[in-house]
Amino acid sequence: MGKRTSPELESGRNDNGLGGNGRDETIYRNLFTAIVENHLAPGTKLPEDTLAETYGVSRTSIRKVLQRLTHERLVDVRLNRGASVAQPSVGEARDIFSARRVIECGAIPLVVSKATPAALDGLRDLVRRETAAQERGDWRESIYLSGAFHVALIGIAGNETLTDFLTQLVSRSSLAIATYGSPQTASCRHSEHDDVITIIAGGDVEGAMQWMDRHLRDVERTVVFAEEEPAAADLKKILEEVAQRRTKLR
Amino acid sequence: MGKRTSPELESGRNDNGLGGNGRDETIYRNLFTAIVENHLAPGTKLPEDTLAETYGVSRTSIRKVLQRLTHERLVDVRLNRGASVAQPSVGEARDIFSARRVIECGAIPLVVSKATPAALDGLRDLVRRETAAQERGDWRESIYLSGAFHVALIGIAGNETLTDFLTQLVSRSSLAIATYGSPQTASCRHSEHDDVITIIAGGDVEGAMQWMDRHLRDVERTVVFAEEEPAAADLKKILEEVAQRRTKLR
DNA sequence: ATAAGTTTAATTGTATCCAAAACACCTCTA
DNA sequence: TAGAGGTGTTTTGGATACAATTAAACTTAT
Repeated sequence: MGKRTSPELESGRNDNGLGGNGRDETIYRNLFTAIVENHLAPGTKLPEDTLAETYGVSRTSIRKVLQRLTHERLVDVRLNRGASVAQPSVGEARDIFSARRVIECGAIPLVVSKATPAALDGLRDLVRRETAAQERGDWRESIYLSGAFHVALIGIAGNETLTDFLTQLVSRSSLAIATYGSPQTASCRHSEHDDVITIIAGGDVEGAMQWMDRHLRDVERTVVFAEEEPAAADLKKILEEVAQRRTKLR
Repeated sequence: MGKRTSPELESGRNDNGLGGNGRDETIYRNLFTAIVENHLAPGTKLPEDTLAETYGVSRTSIRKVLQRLTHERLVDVRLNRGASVAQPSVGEARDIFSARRVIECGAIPLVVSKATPAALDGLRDLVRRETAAQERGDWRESIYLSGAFHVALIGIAGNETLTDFLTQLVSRSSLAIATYGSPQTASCRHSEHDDVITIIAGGDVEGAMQWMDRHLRDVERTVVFAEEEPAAADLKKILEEVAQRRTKLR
């Protein structure tokens, strides 16, 4: 697995609020990364026994981690049927990007007012690493850093609650991308990200908000044009399609 | 406990995403209500045994509920020290209201564009019940309905994700109010809520956003002027104060 | 051979059990 | 008398055991 030296993303606070004593924190991060970086495809079942063996702990700990991921909407749990990697519906995917527009645009005034040179340098560094990853074709790292950039940008506002919300939205965006988008189109193209740093550095609130709105709409557009159910509503529809084919053939 | 016929508030989806099989869902709601309506003061310890006996289940189920409430930031859990009702710091309280301004103002355009007469009638009904509760001095119901109004308003946007976020923020606002505010000032005064319905019905996006921003700043102002730590940082400070008193006295 | 019904296996939900940590009380000492 | 140290109790963290539910395999009858 990619050894990640700087966890810019990953669930808000690492001193996690529940009784995570380090071990299940590790398990959580492993699963989180596996899901968000699309090592586990949406819909993949996550049996408690398997995970328990994998990490050498009892199901108890696994269930705790699974519950956390469920709360973050990265896994779905149905009664007596266990957990699986979440498959955002088209509607959910839209909601996620809509919510991102609300939060990321709405936080821009705070960000601009609190943007220090040091903070902007941190952003620039992320962009540098993002373009580097992009040039060497490491799309996984590229997507990761793209998300990390958005989180870090809002992080400048200094509002932990908002940052947590956005972190969750960015993770879920990755899931939506994995479910509907083509991998290469997914990461924000040509490091547009540099542009917004300039705009923010110039103190142009209105411009930054417009940039962000357009940027997020661009990303969404490359992703959700699949329009209809991913693999669900299968049987009936498939059978009907088959029926039509056969009538055509004869 | 108040028999509540219409659960407008309460954690996003009632068909909860985790394995809640009805029984622990009930436990969750009871605890949720007890915390949000301030039957349990912030800081109150929540021992697992006690809760288990109270609800006639094993600690296992209690821990699940407690974890959920922890994720929603309504309880704090410290390693090996158990759970207690969360005490938002002043900084957190500010962040909560700041986040509410971002989300509730940012969602206004969506709300206005999707506002149907039926939806507005639903809002009016909530206001009616809120003023009724206020007039009969039922401040608990009044606060509840005030929060429910804000959630229902954003709910018109039809974005479940945003609604979930706001639901959490409103619950945490109640905790902040319980921690810092005086009860009667807490509920939004004189049913201002009616005003925004009119503005929205008129299609005035800009006006509605300004109203919401001012409204939330008003609510925040009546609450967080305590400025400094609630009861924390006790020992040292208290001892120092006592020391000063004694030097004055002699 | 297919479809329904029944039995078997696998997986989750819940309770109980044990170990470790925190807390309270009590004693002993300076 | 105040403080340090130690013992016992309470409470939490985690694993295991058992019950309940679902999914799968197999049988049987049409």
